[in-house]
Amino acid sequence: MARVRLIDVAERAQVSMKTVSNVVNGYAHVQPDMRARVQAAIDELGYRPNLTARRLATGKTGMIALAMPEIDHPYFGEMASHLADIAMQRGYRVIIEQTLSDPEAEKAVLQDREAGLVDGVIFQPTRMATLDIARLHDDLPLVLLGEVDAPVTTDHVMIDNVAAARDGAAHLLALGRRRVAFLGLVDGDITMTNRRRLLGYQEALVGSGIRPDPALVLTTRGFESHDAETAITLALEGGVELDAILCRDDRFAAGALTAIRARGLRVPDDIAVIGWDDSAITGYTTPTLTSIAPDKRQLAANAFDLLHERMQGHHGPGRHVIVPHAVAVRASAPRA
Amino acid sequence: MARVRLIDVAERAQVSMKTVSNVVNGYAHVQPDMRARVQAAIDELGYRPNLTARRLATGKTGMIALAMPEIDHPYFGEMASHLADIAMQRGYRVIIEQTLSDPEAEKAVLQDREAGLVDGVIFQPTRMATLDIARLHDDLPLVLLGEVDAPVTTDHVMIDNVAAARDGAAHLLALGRRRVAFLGLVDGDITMTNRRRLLGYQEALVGSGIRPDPALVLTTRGFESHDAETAITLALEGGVELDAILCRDDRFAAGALTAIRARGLRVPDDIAVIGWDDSAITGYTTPTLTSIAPDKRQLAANAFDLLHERMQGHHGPGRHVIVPHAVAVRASAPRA
DNA sequence: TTGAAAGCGCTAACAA
DNA sequence: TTGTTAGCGCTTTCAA
Repeated sequence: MARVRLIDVAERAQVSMKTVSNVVNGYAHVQPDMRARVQAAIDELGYRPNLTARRLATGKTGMIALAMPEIDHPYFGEMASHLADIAMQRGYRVIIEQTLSDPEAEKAVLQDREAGLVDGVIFQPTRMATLDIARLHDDLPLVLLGEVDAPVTTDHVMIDNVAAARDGAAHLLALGRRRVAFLGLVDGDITMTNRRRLLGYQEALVGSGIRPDPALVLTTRGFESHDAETAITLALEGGVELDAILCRDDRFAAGALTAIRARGLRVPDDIAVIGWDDSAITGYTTPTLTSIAPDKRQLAANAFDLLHERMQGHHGPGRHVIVPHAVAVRASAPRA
Repeated sequence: MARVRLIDVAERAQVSMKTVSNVVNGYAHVQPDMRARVQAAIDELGYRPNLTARRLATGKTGMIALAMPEIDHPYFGEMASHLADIAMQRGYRVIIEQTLSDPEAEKAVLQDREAGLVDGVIFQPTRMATLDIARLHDDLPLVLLGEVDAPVTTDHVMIDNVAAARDGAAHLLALGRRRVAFLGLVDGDITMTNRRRLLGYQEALVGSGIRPDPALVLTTRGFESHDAETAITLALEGGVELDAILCRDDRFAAGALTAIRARGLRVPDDIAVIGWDDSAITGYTTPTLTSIAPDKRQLAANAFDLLHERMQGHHGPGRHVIVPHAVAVRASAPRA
């Protein structure tokens, strides 16, 4: 069952390849009867264009890469889902790249385009530094996700992490909490994102006339839920007094809930908890989790739009787009 | 900055394209000095092969599609993660297709290959019937995931759902439970998977001398966590007596936990709960969730292997591979 | 072992 | 409006 080619259709319809191509690509100026004849041949033969050949001829692959630390994470899963959806509607396919936060993998991502694999890349870096990105970036259409310290030349979509953290902390303060902890720093992880969230957290405290207490800035050993659990357990056992926790993501918040309950304390009565990402996790915990909610759909849509413009040949300095966020209020930190 | 092509390297190294190609592809019989000369030219010019051109020439894309209902689901996310990992190691890229359980989208999946997009497809169907799959299947290398009523001609990887459900129910019975509910049927959803799980559930009951009570086979309105919550709430309010629940997935189990707690009952003391998938959700709930654990890594590895053989030209009848499962015991249904 | 040249299937100038 | 033809960059016979 040899594949049907464009030229086979042309022969069958007694026309040139060009005409068939015009019909296939929906070119406007084709005589109706001609079009009908070609279409008939296409249908009879069951012709489907070979995308690889088209790509080689046009230089466009019709694919974009989505590179992120782990696809198996509620936040990234949601982002991937939105992006796959949006890209598909616009006629693009998405290939996934899981970097697992490995610096080598992150570098490899930026070289895919060179290999002619994809037309552009949407990338959430965790390990790569600004300079490396700028160096490897070249003329590859690229949009960065998340609050990285992005090169000025690169497009970039994020939420306002300072404001979001401020809003989260303010929500806790509005509940009358005065010993608000920030659970977000991971040993050896000094990302821009965290620095900005910490800043927002502090701003909120100061704004309420509270002096930030370094003992309330909690550090974990790793990125897993149980690392957060351990951190909270240690803090509680260590006599750190706290009545609220703002967490770097929902997984951490879930871990915090577990630790708090293990101490026989109640959420939110004794300690209110806010997560981050507004992922599906918020519905699985007890109590349900109040969470900082980035507008993920917007994030994905804006990232795609920026990338699309670049792929269309847009040049110019990097654009930085801020997407709205909200505090999704649930039981772990109810409305005041 | 025009791209460096094979021919540029050839000129630079004063050899033919063939020789450069041999070096690039690691062909054995190349004189060492020749190889060195070519390699030098490659490095100097920073040559990278154009994958699209290679594909057109070889007819292989080096990509596989992974098609599943939703990438944003803990189980599928994990599967995607494993598969991306395995495929990458074997030199393949994965493109994701989200069908959202839409019949049209499922059909489209099987036609990607025709378009020369991918060399093969790993597909977890939910809507498509055996016959449709067989019809569209053609000679497309295809491996099915999950216990579908697969065409005999198609490869297929799954766990033994009858045995897994039996094991889950048996675990609950071993805890002394006698009113074990099955929360798995969704209105209008009559998948093979569920039928087989229901069968295993009944076998376990009968094996313990218990007569299955139809009132304990619970139906939900949809696939979300809150649908499960509603179902359990209704059952409890309706006076259905139960002391254990076997759920179709962890999300349902999470919903069940919520409903049980809302009634003021305790897990596992009053009602033990078992989920399915052994996803990350199991760690976020209170109490943590005992769950049927398919060997997801094996599932992915076997699926890839079967697909790889097909892509290498293997023909022959469909192979059905059973992958091990276990009961991952946690607090919601502890060991007896 | 290496070279020359013919495709792979399509698009896009350029002609007609 | 439609036809002709030269690429796109690589692999792969077939010769040398």
